[in-house]
Amino acid sequence: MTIRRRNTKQRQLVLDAVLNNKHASADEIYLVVRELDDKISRGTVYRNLKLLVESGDLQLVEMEDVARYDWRLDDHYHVVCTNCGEILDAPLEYDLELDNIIKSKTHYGVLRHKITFEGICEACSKKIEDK
Amino acid sequence: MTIRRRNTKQRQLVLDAVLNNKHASADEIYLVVRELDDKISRGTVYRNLKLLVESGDLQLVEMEDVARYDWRLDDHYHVVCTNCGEILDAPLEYDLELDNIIKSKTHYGVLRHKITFEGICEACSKKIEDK
DNA sequence: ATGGGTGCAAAGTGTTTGCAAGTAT
DNA sequence: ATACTTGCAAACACTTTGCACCCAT
Repeated sequence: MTIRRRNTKQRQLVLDAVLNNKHASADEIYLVVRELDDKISRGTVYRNLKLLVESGDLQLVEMEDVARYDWRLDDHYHVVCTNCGEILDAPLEYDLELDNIIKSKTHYGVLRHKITFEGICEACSKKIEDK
Repeated sequence: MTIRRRNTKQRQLVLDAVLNNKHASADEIYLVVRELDDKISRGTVYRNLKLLVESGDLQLVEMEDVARYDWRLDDHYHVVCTNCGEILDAPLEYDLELDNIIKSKTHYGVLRHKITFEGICEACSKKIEDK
């Protein structure tokens, strides 16, 4: 007996907000949705984000401290600016071979891996130089 | 005017606890240290872990939700069991080339990257099969 | 009508911090 | 003696949850 999900306007608003805001955190999404429905609560946003990840409509991207949500569903890597926090999709193909290496060496049933590059974006580099 | 760090017994206890407990979380370290000094507070443990990372004596390894601490100071990758949470150092060399690729393609001042493999460890695989 | 969904507020985690007293140097 | 550290408790940020009412199916 699978749970039947309903299509509520709140759920749709949350999904749309993620589609229009790459790598947004739950709270950022809450603030965006709030503009369109000033009655929606944080709890509802958090609950729907979780449900949408479970149902495979969104991908959870755990960066540093906060949970972020992505509409890209394929495995891909990220580049984050350690100064301003900006997140970019990395221009690099997912390397399945790495999973195979780890699988054979550790005997883990390895499913996937995440790569996060940390650096300083151009804008921040300039700002820092100017000081 | 650099801050002069003191050698307190609490700081030493925290450092020793990390040295003896790979990938432990702050709270796990607190519990270990608590066995040796039942007066030490969580605040002191958290403060010292942060100081020890700043001074380069420990490395911070942000896994999923909680901060974990490592005495290995070189860049290396991790394998985590998504079932029991066990963390392993990945048997894989750090790939400097990846940083160079991203650096040239994104113009970020890329410093480093982290790779986290997610899978199921052997013990958990067996447990799951048995069901 | 039925049971999943919502708003609200309270409760939970993991971590940080203000403050007065304590202590390494 | 100086000023970094500690223990304690309150405060924080982010997320989850209990509950009574609501609404999509």
